Amino acid sequence: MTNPTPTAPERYNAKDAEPRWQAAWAQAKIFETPNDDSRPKYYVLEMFPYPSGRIHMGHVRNYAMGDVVARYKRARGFNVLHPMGWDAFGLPAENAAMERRVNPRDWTYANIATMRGQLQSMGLSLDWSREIATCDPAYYKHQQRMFLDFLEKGLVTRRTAKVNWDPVDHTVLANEQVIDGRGWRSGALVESRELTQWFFKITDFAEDLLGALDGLERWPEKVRLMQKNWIGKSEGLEVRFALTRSVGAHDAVKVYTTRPDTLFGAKFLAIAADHPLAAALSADRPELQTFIEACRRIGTAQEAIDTAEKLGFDTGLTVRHPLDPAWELPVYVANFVLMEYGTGAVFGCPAHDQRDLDFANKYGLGNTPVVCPEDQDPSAFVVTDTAYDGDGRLINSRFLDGMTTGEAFEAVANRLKQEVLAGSPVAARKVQFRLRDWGVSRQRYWGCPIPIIHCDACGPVPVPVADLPVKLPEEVSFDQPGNPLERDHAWRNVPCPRCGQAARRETDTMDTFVDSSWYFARFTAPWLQDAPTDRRAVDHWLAVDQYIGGIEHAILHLLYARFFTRAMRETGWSGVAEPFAGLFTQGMVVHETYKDEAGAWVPPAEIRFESEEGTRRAFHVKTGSPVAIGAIEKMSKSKKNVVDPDDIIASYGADTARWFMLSDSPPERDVIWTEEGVQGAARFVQRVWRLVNAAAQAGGDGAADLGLRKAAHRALAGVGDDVERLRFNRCVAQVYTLANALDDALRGTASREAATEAAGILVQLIAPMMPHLAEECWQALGRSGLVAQASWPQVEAALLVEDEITLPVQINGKKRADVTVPRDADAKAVEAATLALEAVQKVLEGKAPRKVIVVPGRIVNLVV
RNA sequence: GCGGGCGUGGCGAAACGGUAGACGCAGCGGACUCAAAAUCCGCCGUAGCAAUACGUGUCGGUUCGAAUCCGACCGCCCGCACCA
Repeated sequence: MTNPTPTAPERYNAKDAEPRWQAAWAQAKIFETPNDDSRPKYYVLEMFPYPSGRIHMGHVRNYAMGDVVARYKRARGFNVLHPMGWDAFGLPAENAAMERRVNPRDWTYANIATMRGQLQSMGLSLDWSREIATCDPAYYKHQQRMFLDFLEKGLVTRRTAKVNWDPVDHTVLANEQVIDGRGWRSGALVESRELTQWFFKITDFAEDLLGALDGLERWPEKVRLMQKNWIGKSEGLEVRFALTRSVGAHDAVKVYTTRPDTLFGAKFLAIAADHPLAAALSADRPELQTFIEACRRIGTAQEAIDTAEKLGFDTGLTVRHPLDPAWELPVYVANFVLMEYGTGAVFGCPAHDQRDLDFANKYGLGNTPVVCPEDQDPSAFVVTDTAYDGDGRLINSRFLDGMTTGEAFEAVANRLKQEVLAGSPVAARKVQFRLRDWGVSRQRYWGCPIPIIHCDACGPVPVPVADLPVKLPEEVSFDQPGNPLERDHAWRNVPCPRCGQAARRETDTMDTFVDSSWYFARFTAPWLQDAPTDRRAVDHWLAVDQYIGGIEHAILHLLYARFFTRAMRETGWSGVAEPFAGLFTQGMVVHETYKDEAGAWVPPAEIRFESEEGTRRAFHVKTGSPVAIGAIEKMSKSKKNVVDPDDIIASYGADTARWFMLSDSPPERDVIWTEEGVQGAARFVQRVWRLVNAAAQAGGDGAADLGLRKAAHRALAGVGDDVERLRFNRCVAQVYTLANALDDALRGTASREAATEAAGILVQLIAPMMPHLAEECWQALGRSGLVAQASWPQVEAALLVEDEITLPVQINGKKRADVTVPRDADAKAVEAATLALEAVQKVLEGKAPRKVIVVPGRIVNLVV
């Protein structure tokens, strides 16, 4: 008996169903997470958005992934924390204020309202009761409190420093925010300025931040490596070179080197233009002053650095070689020496450092090779244009000759440790980091005010905790460039909290990366009014089990957050060091670009396609004129290759958008948004709906049941495994496979019992990805309650194993036949069955194979 | 320059060292329809009527067996970049 052709069910109507189920979830409050719950905790977090105006497809992809994990873990019996908030301070609000004469706060909150609505239309299983916005005084109040705590603990300092100045945004940028010499947001060439700034002492944690990377096993190797390189640890020696005549208070120059083994190859000493000794020398030497100015002008602009010639100024000074007082070396001021790294001075070893070689060749200083590669003849080894910076054996180096570079390093370090110059050892071992302290002062209005009052008598004085928050003034005007806080005298002029005299508020606000450095901790108890965190809550929920976001934060946000969490531990606000136990960096959403005949970008919505002889051609919808199909690139307003999530949700529904975002590419790779792909996803939504309804009416004799049940449980096991590993594209493929199996079974002989069981599993498998459709199907199957609250089905292990297995048979590594044997057949039995095969006998021609390899459950290979 | 990653059909991609191309998209042929959409059936790496041969950037190696491991090269992508 076969199943009757099912009466066609109505089409699934996402527009009707999605808001209905969103309301049902909200009403049941099933995504609101209690802190006191006996179930094991699971904290899944996606990087919170900046409220720029509207969500984009990148958000859809990011939040769809997080939602799959959240819903899956909930079904698996975890108490899941899945919150959402707004990274709400930042420059675009001020730019909008300037362009449109709106208040940054009003602009930001209007955007939040819009974007909250958009996220809600996606059907995300978020706990909206924990929503936070970083621009809310109820949030930044605690950030100010922690700033003061950090200050007291010595984790914050104020000092003048050469900083990166963004001339377009009129603000300072941290090193991490300068990309290719340009501001990360404005794209302007960054200038160098000397300013007094507040710094977080991230370098205090350099060793710990580096060492702990090894423990972050569920982070991408790539991100760990990037952070490792950014922290940039090196181990070397700090060596003092005695000046042959003192200059003011200077009687020696301190040099940092990782290659003390090459010390006998030294030809000169070079100091940075900003080195105090250079300043002392330049006092009565105008030509040196001119040279120093020229070095500063090259400054930090990257293009200049790339092409800049090595330039030096011979000071006429000399220093004594630390291993031979009779040996004198000239001292140069050189444009390639950085004041910010090491001691701001280097010894030049031209033979083994390319920069030193370029410099020495230019100024005729010569070179003496002191390290010979193992495969070269020491007596013939010379260096001309290319320095040798590898390992080898020491030559031309007196007592070091014949040693390896490693041995020579140790020998020099030990010798110089014993030598004394002006009462202290000539050299000491020194660990040096590339990482600099985090400058957090920003000369902007729309940020968290730094809670400090400057008093002429008392200096910078912390605002008393009882006076927090230091709120931003409500009324601001942006009719002049610069920071409006500086012009707001009513806000700015306050009495000193210590002496009561007239004083002024700090007008700099904090870098917005501070705001995002602890929001994940705030989510654990966002209702607290008197403290940033509740220790029980924060220690319970942290670390975040799965954090998902873009790779662009590999260094900036992810390093700052790791620092901040450590600083919070130092000040008692957290008991953990690492904020994110598992990290996943998802790829971008990319799209084809289109240009009309005039060379203007055309948005996808205005394109119509035609297929001619297999080639796809694009035309403008309105004008009908041809449009050139360009490169596939990240969706961006400038290239107009943007698809608005609202439009997609309106025409296809959120489930279709989510399904497509998860289906095509591996999640860490870029996904290409295509109209065909979305339509494919939409077709599958309808197909699931038809299948489930057909299953509910099935009435076959059950001949197909076993196969169907096996397919269902295979998919169940596979999808579970793939969600755990965030391989969403494979989850999708497994669901398709099950849908195909259910389709086949329904066509013939599946019983209603087996069909509805398989359909039920199908529905639960899609529920994390297409939650609204799943609810509608769940109801159609007559199941009670919400699928969002249903437990993940149990895999019946017996259904995953076959009684008989078919193994491929290879002869000399080429597949020639198949052999079917019982599942538990031993190697001998498999061999016998294989040799009995007709195809095998034909090849063997009566001879015995030279070797038989049986890999149980896998393959048989005969060597003849 | 330094560090890392990736090269598989027309496309997105699968593949514990074990049958390369699962699954989807596009395409082609057919059914249903007056027609279209939707849906359904079939085909779909290359060559060949077929048996079969050849195929995972190129060349070599290890192995009974390599997309996968090793070496060299080519190409693309990402990060850092005068860090001593």
